[in-house]
Amino acid sequence: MNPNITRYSRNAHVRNGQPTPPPYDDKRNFQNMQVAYPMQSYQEQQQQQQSPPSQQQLLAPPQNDERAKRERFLERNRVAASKCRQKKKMFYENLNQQHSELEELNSKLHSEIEHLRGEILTLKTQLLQHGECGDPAITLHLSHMVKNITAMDHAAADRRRASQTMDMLGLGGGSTLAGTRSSPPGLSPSSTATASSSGSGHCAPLPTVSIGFGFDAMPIVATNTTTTNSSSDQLVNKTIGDEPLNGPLDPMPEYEFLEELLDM
Amino acid sequence: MNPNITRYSRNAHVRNGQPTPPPYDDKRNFQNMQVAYPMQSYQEQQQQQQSPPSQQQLLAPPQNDERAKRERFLERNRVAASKCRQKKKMFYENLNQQHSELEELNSKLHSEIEHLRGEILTLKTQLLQHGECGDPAITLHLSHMVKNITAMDHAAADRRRASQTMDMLGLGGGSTLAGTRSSPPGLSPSSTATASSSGSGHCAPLPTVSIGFGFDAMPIVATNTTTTNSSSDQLVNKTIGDEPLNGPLDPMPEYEFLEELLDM
DNA sequence: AACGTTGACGTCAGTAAG
DNA sequence: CTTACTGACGTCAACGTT
Repeated sequence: MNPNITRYSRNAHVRNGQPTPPPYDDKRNFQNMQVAYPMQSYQEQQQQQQSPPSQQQLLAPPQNDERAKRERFLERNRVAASKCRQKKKMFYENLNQQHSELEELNSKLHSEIEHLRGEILTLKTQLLQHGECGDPAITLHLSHMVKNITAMDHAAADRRRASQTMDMLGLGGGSTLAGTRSSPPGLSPSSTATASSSGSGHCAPLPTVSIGFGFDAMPIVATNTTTTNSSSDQLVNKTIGDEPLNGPLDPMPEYEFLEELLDM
Repeated sequence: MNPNITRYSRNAHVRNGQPTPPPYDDKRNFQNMQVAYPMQSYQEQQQQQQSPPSQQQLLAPPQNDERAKRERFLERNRVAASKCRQKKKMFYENLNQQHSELEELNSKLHSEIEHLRGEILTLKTQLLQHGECGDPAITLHLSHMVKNITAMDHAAADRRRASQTMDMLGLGGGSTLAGTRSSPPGLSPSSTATASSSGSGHCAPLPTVSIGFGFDAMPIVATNTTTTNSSSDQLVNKTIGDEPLNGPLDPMPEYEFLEELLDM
């Protein structure tokens, strides 16, 4: 009927490559949609008064059971659509919440790492002070020890460098992520929200491939990869807390002087 | 018209408290919707053949400019809707990707922390070995040093304990997060994705509070009804990254022996 | 085949910005 | 006032499941 023609024949331009409703622009231009689906003349079969004289009143009373059948189908589909929407909404609410929590956790982990590094610096410094204690045995011992430490530092530095590189690739700079995320596009006064605030966040993701879902549609999932590897779920691993706290202590240059010590 | 009546009068049962389309069940039960919006008789104004004899053919040719006006409105709204959907889709694609990346980063941070703790253990152990180096000056020095270290450990332990408590409150157990996220509900091979670009810009407001977004579904949730709660979803339970890796090293008991040293 | 699920669309209703 | 944006809905088409 009329609304359908306006609904479907038009607007082909805004279509951005959806997979779902494929043809439907070609077929079913006017009232030929009867073939597409077993029941679609549900409009009571009376809508030829467009402007040209009608030509098909004959199927006006198509078959009551046919109509009823379609009616039931639409009813069910309507409910299904509602359910689907609800489900999707829940899913993204969860995702959003998890995201916030992950960001928070992440900043805590960074703080923890910062703190541990500071602690290590302190310990190493103190250890070095024993290099001057005169005793040759101790000096020898320290020499070995320092070698070990230095080796570990190098390994750690390498590790750190590697992960920093990955961060660069990721979206630390913001290249990958176009949108900045703050809240989903629209915002409703619905509240809900956890009032969490904290948000801190920072920390950068890492490449990975990830998803591609739709919206009024959604998921896709893409790529084999992502799905599994990521882990996720309720981020159970929370562990660690630790406030930002104390010394800045540059993360990297800390132990370089130890290397010089190797010569002794 | 017919479709509308079936469309709106029915299905009130699956409604679970949406904010947006509020009344519309009360008003506009049949064909009284003409008042609601300036133009909505766009159905060509001919659909009274329901069953009762029609009563309003008079406005069949309403006003061509009125119709054109509505037509233009619909066109624009259609485009706007498409743009909005696209934007939302992009937003959630980003969110999803960031989530994956955050999870990965997180497991890396956990590994790093584990490693740093091991390093600290090693350093402290080595430091302790100097307690037996005979020299009284060194012994004295070590005494002070150990006090410092112990104090730091206590502080760290307190911090750790505190954060663990927080975690318990948080969602460690998984109480907060109902759904487990695995991938968005549905999955399609659609592709498309980036191509469009143009419109986006998807900003995102920043209410800080986050959440509470809509869907094509709605905000409130609640719904006692069966629909959503089922969780359904594919809950794959990905388990978290965070490889087990090297030394178990209990997080806490590591340095206790240092306390005993204080007595020396 | 009948059915559930879901991406995409067009529409309506409401809000906010111009 | 108009206009863009967006939450929600009903529908269609396709896919999956039974």
